[in-house]
Parts: sequence; structure tokens; C-alpha cells
Amino acid sequence: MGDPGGTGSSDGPGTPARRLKRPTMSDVAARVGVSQALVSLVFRNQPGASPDTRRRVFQAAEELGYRPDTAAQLLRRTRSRQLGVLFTMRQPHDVGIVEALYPAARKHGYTLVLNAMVATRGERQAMEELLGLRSEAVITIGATSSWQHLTTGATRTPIVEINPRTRAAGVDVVRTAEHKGIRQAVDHLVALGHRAIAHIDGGTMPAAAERRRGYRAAMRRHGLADHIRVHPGDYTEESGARVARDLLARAQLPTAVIAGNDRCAHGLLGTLLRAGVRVPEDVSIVGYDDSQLARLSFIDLTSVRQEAAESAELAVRAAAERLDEGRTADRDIVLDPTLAVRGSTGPPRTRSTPDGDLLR
Amino acid sequence: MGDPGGTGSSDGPGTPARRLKRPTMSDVAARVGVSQALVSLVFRNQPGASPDTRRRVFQAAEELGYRPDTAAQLLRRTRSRQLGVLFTMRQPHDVGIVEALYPAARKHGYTLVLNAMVATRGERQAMEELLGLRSEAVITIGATSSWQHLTTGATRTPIVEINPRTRAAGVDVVRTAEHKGIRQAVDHLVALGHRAIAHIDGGTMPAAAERRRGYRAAMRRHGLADHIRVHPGDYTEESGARVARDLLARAQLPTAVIAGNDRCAHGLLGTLLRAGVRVPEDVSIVGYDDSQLARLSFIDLTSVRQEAAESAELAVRAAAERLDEGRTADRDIVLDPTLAVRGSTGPPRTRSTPDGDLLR
DNA sequence: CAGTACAACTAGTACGTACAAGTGCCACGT
DNA sequence: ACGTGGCACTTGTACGTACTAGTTGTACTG
Repeated sequence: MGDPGGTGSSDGPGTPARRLKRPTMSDVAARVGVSQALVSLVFRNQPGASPDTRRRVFQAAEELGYRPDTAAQLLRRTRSRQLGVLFTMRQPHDVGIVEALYPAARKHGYTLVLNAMVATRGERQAMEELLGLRSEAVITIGATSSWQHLTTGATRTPIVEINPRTRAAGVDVVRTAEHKGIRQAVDHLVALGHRAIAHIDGGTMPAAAERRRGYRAAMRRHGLADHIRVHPGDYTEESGARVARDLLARAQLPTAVIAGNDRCAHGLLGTLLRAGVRVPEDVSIVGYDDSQLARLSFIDLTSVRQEAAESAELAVRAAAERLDEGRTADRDIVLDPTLAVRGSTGPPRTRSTPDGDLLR
Repeated sequence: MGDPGGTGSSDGPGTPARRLKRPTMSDVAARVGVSQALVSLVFRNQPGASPDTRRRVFQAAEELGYRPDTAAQLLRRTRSRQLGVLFTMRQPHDVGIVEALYPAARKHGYTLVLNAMVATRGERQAMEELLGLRSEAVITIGATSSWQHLTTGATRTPIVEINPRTRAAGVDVVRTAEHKGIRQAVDHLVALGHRAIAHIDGGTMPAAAERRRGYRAAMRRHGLADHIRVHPGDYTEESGARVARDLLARAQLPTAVIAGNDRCAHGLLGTLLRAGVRVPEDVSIVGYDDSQLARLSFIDLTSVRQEAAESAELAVRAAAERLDEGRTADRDIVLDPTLAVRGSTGPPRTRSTPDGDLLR
């Protein structure tokens, strides 16, 4: 009694400390004097046990230090009700989505199992592990691989991609209407009086191509095709810093820059400030993501907001639709971003424009 | 054939799409014409199968889309060889440790299972989930709870805490010799000629108290007790920004500030720069963590470095010692930090000191 | 008073794998 | 010819839980 699975012998000196077996439902049941099945009922909060018995079961479990074995539950249960999440820890906005996934999953009756993509472990391997753990569906955030082989064959697993790098068939996608976000940024700057508006892109990173196209389209829409300048970047601070140095080396700065994301904008802003350029007086800067970074008082970045909570909720819902409602057709969910205007944008300084006109 | 667990009927319209059962080892075995146990041998890379059979097993598995079931493995195996990791995604240094844990765990023959602590899920719950998944030990990074109840009782689970907030008994601890780090920072600044060196602390955050004490001790050691100034903070950018505003409001700035961590230093630096204060000419700034932030070209922060890889390796090793070598006594592992000198520190400007002397 | 309905429980089995303990079979040495 | 050993494989069972299908006992109905 009170010695579940133990041999009764204490770990003798010299022998490697033997881990005692963890107590099981049967141990709890034996202690209360009921069957294992009844303990199972109690822990699942199912009807069929008297209030008094429930209390005694919980008390015995407490005394024994019993803890349900997830592996066994997973194995036995008809449904695992687990969603795998494949994510990166380095992009703040992605972290925000992960955090928002927890309440969203709970709301739909699912549990999350995380797997980070780090340098030493490819996306594929991380995905394999998630599937091995019986994820019913997998939500990826900013992934670059295509999962064609998973959505095909006997055991197709639904995949929902949030802000994927590439477009793929057979998966649901939750993404932002990037062009609308960029267009709002351009509109905002043009309304302030800007004409020389440059863009730092994200290279091959997720959504970068669309933002780049959106920038070009919005500029043309305002008749500013001649002012289109796309500087290559990669969503990192250093790429923003590099562009800043390039711009400083030239005689003429643009009056405004739209960065591919907030990190890039941060690098741009920091480097310009260090060089004595005033923001927004000399140059206005717009970021993208509206991350925590943008909201810091000393950065205070006008930025295109994508609601992390909304993306998370819709991704979970998309998975739930496939799993619980039998949807089989792909969905492409597009969210409209909004512009969070802060202190990094303002009217351009009065100065001579490249074509010689003097703007008021 | 080729329809493992399937009923042969395609998902009819109107009925919710039924997920086909995933293939098992038995399905693979049947296809090859061998026993399930042999397939198990092959997948575990154990001796006892002919090279030809191995090939056929792998091929059949490939054709069926077979994937080992982790839940079943976990349930059946004597040892799970899994280490739980409890971490925060918001502190860059912690993220670095998590990434370094992967290779360290692999080296010792362990697998990692992550669980993030987010606002909506307490540390306790995250820990429960890890234990439910049969983690043999748990490594926490910057956790605040005490796990007394886990290291006691029938099924004690080894806990290794990296940079814990509070000291606890019954657990292994991997931490930095905080006072040495701070002392190096103070020594460095004093050597540059600074005397008015302030400190922004981390409040109740991990290691903050020790850094605070280390600052005071180092200052006294240099006979600068009169210049001791501790400003309250909490390791966030905004706390650094707030202190910056406080300092600016006073007539007299210190010539140097040691921030509790890099994020705090970032807030301090950004706010001072915005106010026209030059760094390091007017004020020198030292951070703590040597995170990626500190290394950015436009931040370029002198910072106390704690090797994430080293912490990770030692934490895994501590867990392995308990699990594989039967160690039962607690270990307190203390790492020596080093100072990464960058551009945010320099000699103080010649100016009158608070006591009226004129320093050269 | 028989019959029924319900609450409170138990028995048995299946989930997919790992591991211990076999079972043939063939080559080899004496 | 007979053991002997090793390889290649199989059989059987256990892991801890969930779920289906019972089995009691009690109260209630007509």
C-alpha cells in the first residue's frame, strides 16, 4: 500500500538510483476500492460516478501523486485532439501568433503541441515529430517547405499554413492581404505629402514578393512610378541598417521608406538616428507587423498591423473544419491589415525635389 | 492491399470525411511477409534482420506511408529518453538556450519536448503537461515557480533550472556568477575613468538580486560607494526608457549606466539617443546577456556574455547524471561570464563632477 | 407486486509498440 | 553422425488508458 510499483527496497548505495514506477489509474482504483474504469470516468469528467466517489478518487490520486499518462491517452483515444504547431522563435510576430493559438485551440477543444524550427533541425524533421505524436492537423507559421507528400496518400493530414513563404496546393492558407497593407502605407505617406517613397523588401522570405508587388502597384496608382525604388533586404535588422548606410552614402535620401517588416525598419531607424538623421522630420519610416518592437516608446513605428489573434483563430478554425466538419476543399483565408499610425511618419521637410521643383 | 485499415469505400459525399487509419508496423510486416517484431527490430536498427529484409521493410514502409507512433513507443519503452523544456519565448537569451539544447540533448541521447510558458498558461500547467508526456527530467529556463512537490514523493522527477528566479532545494541549478559579470562591467568602466556609474536592476526577475548586489559590492570595492545609484527596472525595454526619461529630467546624468539586461539597455540607449545624448561620449552603457540585440551594428552594446551553448550543455549533462549515473545530490553549477566590449562604452567626457572637481 | 428506469459501477478488450523468450535452420568442427 | 553455435526470425505479453457492453441495486410506476 502506498508503494505503487515499488519493490519496497530503498535504493541501495552503489546501485544506480532506480526510478520508482509512476502510479497508474489502477493504483488509484485499488486505493479507493473501485475499478480502473471508474477512475477513468472520473478523470474524464464523464457521468457515471457518484459525487462522493469522485471526491475519494481525486483525493487518492493526490496522495499517490498520480498524473494521467498522456502517451497512453494518446494511444487509446479515438481522437487525439492535438494540433501540431511548427514555428520559429526569432520572428516576434510569429511568437505572438503562437501565443494566440493557445486560447484559440482551447476554444475549439484542441490541445497544442509545439515544435520549433531551429537551425540544426530542418522543418521536415520537426514535421515528422509532430505527426509521430499524432497531431490531427499541423499549423505552420512562416514555413518554407511544401508538404505535398503529407496531404496525399492514405493518411492525409490537414495542414494550415499561416503566412507561408510559397503557395501550395492541398493546404489551407491564412494570410494577409499584403498589397492592401502596403497600399495603406503608401496612401498614408502620399497624403502626408511624400513622393520619394522607397521600399526595402524581404527577398525570398514569406510574403515578401507580394509586398514588393503591392508597393509597385500603389506607387503607380499615385503616378509615382518614377520614384519606385526597391532595396533588397531579408527581414533582419542588419538588412535595414545596410540600406540605411547605402542611402546615407548618396547625396539624396528618399523622404520616406517602407520597410519589409518591423525588424528591418528598426535597423533602418537606428542607423539613421545614429547618423544624425531625424525621424520623421528628415525621413519617415513605416514598418510591417506592428510587433512589440514598433510599440516601444523610443521606436514608435508606424506599422502595418496583422492581428496575430485573428490569424491564430482562423487557422485553428480551418483545421477544425477539416477535422470535425469534413471539409475537403482548400481554403484561402485572406485577412485585411490595418495601418497603425505612430510617430515615425510625418510630413516631409520642405526641400528641393530631384526634379528641381520646390515643394511647399 | 495497399488500403491499410481502410474500408475500401471512398469517403462518400454527405458523410463527414473519415480519416483513414494510419498504417502500423503490422501493416508493414504483412506487406513484407514478416512479423511485426521484425519490423520493430529494423526500425530500431537492432541486429537480427538480414540486410535484404531491412531494405524490403523500409521500402514497404515508404509505400504505405508508415510513420512510427511516438505515443505507442513512449508507452512501451522502458525509458522515454525525453527531456522536457519549460521556456519563455520573449527573452532572446532564453531562446538562444533552447536552440542550443537541441544538439546538447542529441549528444547525450535524449530528445526534447518543448513547452512554452505563455500568459494564458501558468508554469504549473506547462510542467504538468511535460510530466504527462513522460519527460524523464525537466529543464526550466528562467522559471519563477518552485517545484518542491515534484522532487518529492514516489515519482521524483529531476529538475534542472537554468537561471532560476529563486533558489530552491532538490533541484540542480545552472547559473551565471552574476556578481563576476557585473564586477567586470564596473571594472571596465572604472578603467575608462568613470566614477558616476548607475545601475538599472531587474526587480524580481531571475538573477536580478544578485546583479544588484554585485553592482553594490563592485562599486564599494572601487571606493565609489557614494556614487551607487540603483534604479528600479524589470528587464523590459520600457523600464530602460523610463529610467532614461528620469535621468534626463535631472540636471546631472551619470557618466555610465549598467542595465540589468540587454533589452533594458536597448530602451535606455534608444531613448537617450532620441534626446540627443551621445553614446558613449556623454553616457556609456553596458548591457547584460550579449544577445543578438547587443550585436546589432546600430546598437553595438558592450554586454556581459553568458554562453547559451555552455548553459545548455551543462544542463543536459546534469540531467543525464541523475538519470544515467544515479547521482542524487544537488548540483549548483556556476558559469563565469565574460565582458564583450563594444562601442557603447568609452571614456567619460571631461566635465565637472557632482562634487565640484574638474576631471581631466 | 411485477416491471421498468436509472444510477453507479465492473469486465474485457483494443490501441501500436518494445522487449523477453523462444524456434527453425544451416554451416561447421570433430 | 552428432552436437554446437549463431543468424534470422516468431510468439507472446505488457505498457496505461478509453471505450463498449454489461451487471448490480434501488426507487418508482401502474
